[in-house]
Amino acid sequence: MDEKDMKILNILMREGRKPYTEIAKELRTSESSVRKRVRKMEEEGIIKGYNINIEPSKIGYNVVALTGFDTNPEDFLTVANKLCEFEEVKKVWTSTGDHMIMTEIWAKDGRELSNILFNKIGKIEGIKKVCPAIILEQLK
Amino acid sequence: MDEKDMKILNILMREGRKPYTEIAKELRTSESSVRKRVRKMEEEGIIKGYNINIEPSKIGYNVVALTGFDTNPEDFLTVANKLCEFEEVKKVWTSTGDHMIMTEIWAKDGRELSNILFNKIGKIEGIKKVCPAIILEQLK
DNA sequence: TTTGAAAATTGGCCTAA
DNA sequence: TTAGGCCAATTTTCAAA
Repeated sequence: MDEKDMKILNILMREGRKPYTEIAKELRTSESSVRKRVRKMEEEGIIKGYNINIEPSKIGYNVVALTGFDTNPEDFLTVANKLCEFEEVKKVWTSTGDHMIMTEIWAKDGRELSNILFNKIGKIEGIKKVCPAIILEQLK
Repeated sequence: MDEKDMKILNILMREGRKPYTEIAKELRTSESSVRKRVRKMEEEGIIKGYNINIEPSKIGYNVVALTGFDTNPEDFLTVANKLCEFEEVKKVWTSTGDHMIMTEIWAKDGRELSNILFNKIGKIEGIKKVCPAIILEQLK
């Protein structure tokens, strides 16, 4: 990890599909240099993968909620892993603070969110509290 | 948006740099079909962009915090926009629930997080409360 | 870093539904 | 009118020197 690697990461964070040749041009270096650095960062686990940024509302997911969960301490890991299995649960973090588990959940509408939270997920053994915060807008 | 578009999105969500030819092979369709569908979804704003997934700890960011902010109602938008300007603030959402603004903040260590939260950001006019929750692990 | 071959992307044009 | 097939030119990727 040097300055050049960092610059490559910064470019890829915004333009994840940019060709290595163009990145190379921007950094005034060769394509093979960029490509080999990227490969290395992939192998080292610095780059975990490549994603797309989707506008959820445009594919029918009109409600996105950051949802915190509290569990019995003994069920904590089981619950966290179960949450990962739901297709609607896009992200799962374990964290300190108000809630032991934080998630990002996509739903078609409020009715579906409610169904996911309180019927599908809420029934998982060990969950003590569900705290959804609906996202109004993603600014960054 | 039909079933095929959805399948393409699902593939790109996990493998954002996968060549169209390979996506086509996987869906048993042609490269031009995939390419034209992707272009269309880009133009329609369904696909907002392409990113990489970085392991923050591997590039020296050992502390990632989901941080909620509360503001005076009249300063709400100004604060939210100011937060976007910080390089360390990777994501900004406005939301309902416990906090009006939620963010994801990357820091080298606890000391730096503290500095960001209470010196740099905390000084923004209108912020009433700062609620950081440190991420222990991202499971999904 | 350079080089050359293989692969992928692109744009245009065409047909069919 | 729109999705997709096809082809040819260009660009990108990749591995070996």
